[in-house]
Amino acid sequence: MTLRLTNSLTRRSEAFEPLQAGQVSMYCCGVTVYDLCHLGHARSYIAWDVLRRYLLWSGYQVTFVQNYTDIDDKILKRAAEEGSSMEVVSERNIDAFVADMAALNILPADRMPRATQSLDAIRDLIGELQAKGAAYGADGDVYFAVMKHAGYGKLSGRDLSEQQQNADGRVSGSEEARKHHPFDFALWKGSKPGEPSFPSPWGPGRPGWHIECSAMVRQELGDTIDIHLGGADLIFPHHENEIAQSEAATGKPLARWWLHNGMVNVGGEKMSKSLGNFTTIRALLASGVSAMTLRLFVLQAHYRKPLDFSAEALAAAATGWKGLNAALQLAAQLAAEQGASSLPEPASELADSRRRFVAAMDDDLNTAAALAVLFELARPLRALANRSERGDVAAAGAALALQAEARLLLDLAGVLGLRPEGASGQEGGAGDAASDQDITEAIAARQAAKAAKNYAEADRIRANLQDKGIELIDKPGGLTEWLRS
RNA sequence: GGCGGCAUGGCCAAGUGGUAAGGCAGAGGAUUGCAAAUCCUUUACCCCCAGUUCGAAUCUGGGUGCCGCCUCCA
Repeated sequence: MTLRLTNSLTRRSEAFEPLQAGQVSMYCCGVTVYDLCHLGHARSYIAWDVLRRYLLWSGYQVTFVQNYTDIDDKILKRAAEEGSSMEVVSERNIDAFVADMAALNILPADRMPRATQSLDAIRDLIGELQAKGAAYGADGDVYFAVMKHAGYGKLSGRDLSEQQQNADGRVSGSEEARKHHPFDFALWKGSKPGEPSFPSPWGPGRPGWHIECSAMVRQELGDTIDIHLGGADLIFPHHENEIAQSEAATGKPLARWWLHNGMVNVGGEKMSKSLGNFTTIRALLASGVSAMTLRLFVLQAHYRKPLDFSAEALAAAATGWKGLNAALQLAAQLAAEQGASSLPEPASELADSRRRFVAAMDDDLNTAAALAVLFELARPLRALANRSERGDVAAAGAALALQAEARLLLDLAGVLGLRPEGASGQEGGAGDAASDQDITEAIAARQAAKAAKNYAEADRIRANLQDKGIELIDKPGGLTEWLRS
């Protein structure tokens, strides 16, 4: 098998091969911790989580580094607004980030460096760039000179000479006046009164946005890494600048593969903080959308394409997950019942499913096609659940036959980070909700009414419970299950 | 204006040369006192035009529409 990934650098799909056999180094641009993460972040990090899980599943040793940007204008602005400090805002949002990622079953990165804790590496890198003539100082700021770096624009397809004229109209303000070229960007920003600052050879100040990633990648993973990840909106200027800085300093390629995920759209427009059309991860989870529904929703589209977010699409994913989850739960049960030693050899049909799953994932992480394999594997399991529920005596034998299938389904689902979710995932919530005892009693009353063929009364009880958000499910044999909807 | 991407059934979405995965919704059936839930079955010729080819959703050219980036942004 050969994993092929679309490399933004070449705009082509290329067979993936790490620099060191069997070992993959990955860096993912993290969040600026001034606020909570929204669905757009979730989409991005779920996609890369799946890449990571797939590499691990394929036998690679993976080192995954993701940074926190904890020095930034927006963090300072937020701190000023709430009368706290940069540290308070950052800590709070880092905690929230960790919790949100865990809720979505995204594996934590191996290392998560912070800009504020990487200042030595940042200052060293800036010094190195200046010594090589790639950067220049101006009134306490330090800028990167894009014209001095051959190859600037190679990732985003920009042409400096052309852009020069294009940007002329925007060159204004004191910062712009200090730049030699409109695309030059700050490596170090001299501090303004009242702002937190850090000492440096160029005076007190703080690092620019792009330099921190270059410094952290180098410190944590070396001069050249295998895969660099991020949202498509980071291609320019962030990743372009990162490449320029790192490669000007080391003379080596920063990353061999650049992968970018498509945006989450709302009503055809990009979901973003500035447009205000975002939905936070925790708001979604709090509204009753399960974490796995969110994962399924995200993975049903290819990671590079835009993904439209709507209540309808999410509801469709929720229903889809419900079915897949039922199969996974049964699969977990079957897998637990039988010892692994007594496993029959996987049938050729299963080998084919596995092959198709791998082929889909190898094709630039085609998770939508991979999910189709999961749904197909799930179907016989769902049918089995239905049969045994109806007291089909042959179902027991069928369960044995489906054991290998169950294990395969669980295994492949795990690659996508999908795991069975318990029915108790829903919170009881509201205080006026009926107690379990009330419900049980009502169901008993309804059973009595049914036995007496008093269906009007039985239906009345059912409707009454439904008003309280309790759904009844009559099972064969006169049993009635219920769940809060 | 520059760079990049997308257009597949009612909706979401795979498929990049041989007569269209999967999910949701819909329809029919099983089950049910009736429902709900569940299971089974089932529904498309791929934005338009012109080419290449024995053959194209899939390649080429043109058109139309939409989106992203060019300022902070996953």
